[in-house]
Amino acid sequence: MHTNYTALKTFISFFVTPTEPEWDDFLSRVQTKRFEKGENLVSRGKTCDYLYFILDGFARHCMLDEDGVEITTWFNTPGSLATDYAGFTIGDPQPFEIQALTPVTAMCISNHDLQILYDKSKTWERMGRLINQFYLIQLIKRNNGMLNKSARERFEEFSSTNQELFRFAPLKYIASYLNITIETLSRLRANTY
Amino acid sequence: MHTNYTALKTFISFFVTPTEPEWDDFLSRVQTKRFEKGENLVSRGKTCDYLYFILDGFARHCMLDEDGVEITTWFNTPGSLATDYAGFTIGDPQPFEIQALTPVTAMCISNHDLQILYDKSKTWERMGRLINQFYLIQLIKRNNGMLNKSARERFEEFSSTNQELFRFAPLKYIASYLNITIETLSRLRANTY
DNA sequence: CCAAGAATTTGATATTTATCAAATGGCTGT
DNA sequence: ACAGCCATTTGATAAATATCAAATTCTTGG
Repeated sequence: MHTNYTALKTFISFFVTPTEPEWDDFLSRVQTKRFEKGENLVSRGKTCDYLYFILDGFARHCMLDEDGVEITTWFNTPGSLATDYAGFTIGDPQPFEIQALTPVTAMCISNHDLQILYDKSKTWERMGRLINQFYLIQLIKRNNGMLNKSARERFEEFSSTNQELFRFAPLKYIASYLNITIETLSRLRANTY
Repeated sequence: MHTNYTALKTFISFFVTPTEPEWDDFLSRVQTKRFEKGENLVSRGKTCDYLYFILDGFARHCMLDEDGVEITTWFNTPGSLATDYAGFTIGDPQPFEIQALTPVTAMCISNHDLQILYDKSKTWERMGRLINQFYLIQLIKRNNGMLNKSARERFEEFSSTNQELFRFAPLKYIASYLNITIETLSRLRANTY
C-alpha cells in the first residue's frame, strides 16, 4: 500500500506548480496522521509544530477568553488547513486548541521542515505567501460577515453555508462561534422568537 | 530635497533583510502620495492597484452590506498597510473603499511592480509571506476579540487600545466597526446604561 | 439494555441593545 | 458671523437576546 497524495497535491497546485524534484522533496516530509473523535490536533499550552491538511473529518479551534470560558473560533472541514496560526508562526505555546469533532485523517508537515522548504525554493515561499493570502481573505469575509448582522442573521448565514456542521458539532460550539447562547441558537433553529 | 524612506525601511526590515541592490530596486518603484481629508485611497468599484504604507494620518476601510448600508471594517493608523486585500490580490474591482479620515501621507507600490519584485527575488516573496502572516494574526485577534463579548466590552477594549481614533473618526464609523448603534456608543461613552 | 450524564429544548423573566423622536452642539462654506 | 447641515446626546419605548430553571431527549459506558 502507498499513501495517496492526490488531494494535497490538488490543493497545493491551486497556488503553485512545483517541479518534480520539488514535489518529491515536499512529499518526503509529509506524513499522514489519524485522530480519534475528541482527540487534539493541537493542545493548549503546547507549541504547535505541525501544519495540517484535513483530508477527512471535522475539527474546531477553541481558546479560553479572559474569564477562562472556552470559545470556538473556527471550524475545519475536509480540504482545509489547520494550525494554531499565531503559535505556529511565532513558535510560542498559545492558549489555543484544535479538537477533532469526528475521526480526522490529516496530512501534516512540521514547522521545521516547512522552514527548510521556504529557504530552499521560491516555489514554497510563494506557496506560503499565497496560502496566507487565501486565509486572510477568508478571515476578512468572516470578519465582515459578523458586522451589521443580528444573531438571527449570523445564524441564518451559517446554516446556509455550513449545514453539515450541525451534524458533527454540538450546539454549544456553534453558539460560541456565532457569539450567541445555546438557548438562543436552539430557538432560532426551532424558529421560535 | 529627497524622499525619506526611513519609516518604510524600518517596517520592511522587521520582516526581511534585503541587500543594497534589492533596496534600490524596491525603492525605485515606491512613490509618495498625499490625500486630503475625505479623499479616497481606494474607490468602490475600481480595481485597487496599489499597496499603501501609511506614513502619517488615519484612514478607514468600508464596504456596502447586502442592504446597501455602509459598514466600517477596519481602521488604518500611521505605520500600517492599507489595500483592498481581496481586490488587490485577486485584481477585481471590489465593493470596498478606503477613505482618509485626516490628511494622509502614504508610500505606495503598484500591484504590477510588486508582482515583478515577487518574481525577481525570494526576499520579496518572503516579505509578502511574512506580511500576510502578520496581518492574518492581527485579524485572528480582532475576530476572536469580537467573540464572547458584549457591546460594552467591545467598546471598552476598543477605547483602551484606540483612544486616538475618537479624535479623528466620527462616532458612526466607530459604532459600525464595533457593530453597535451610534446612540449606544454615545451612551457607553457617557457611561449611561 | 440500562443508568448516568450530557445535550437540547422550552418556559418565564431580566437585561442589553436597538429604534424612533427630538433637542443640543459643532463645523463649514459663504 | 451666520445659516444650514451634520454629529452627538438624551429620552422613551420596543425588540432582541441572555439568564436562570426545569423538563425532555440523546449518547455512551458498563
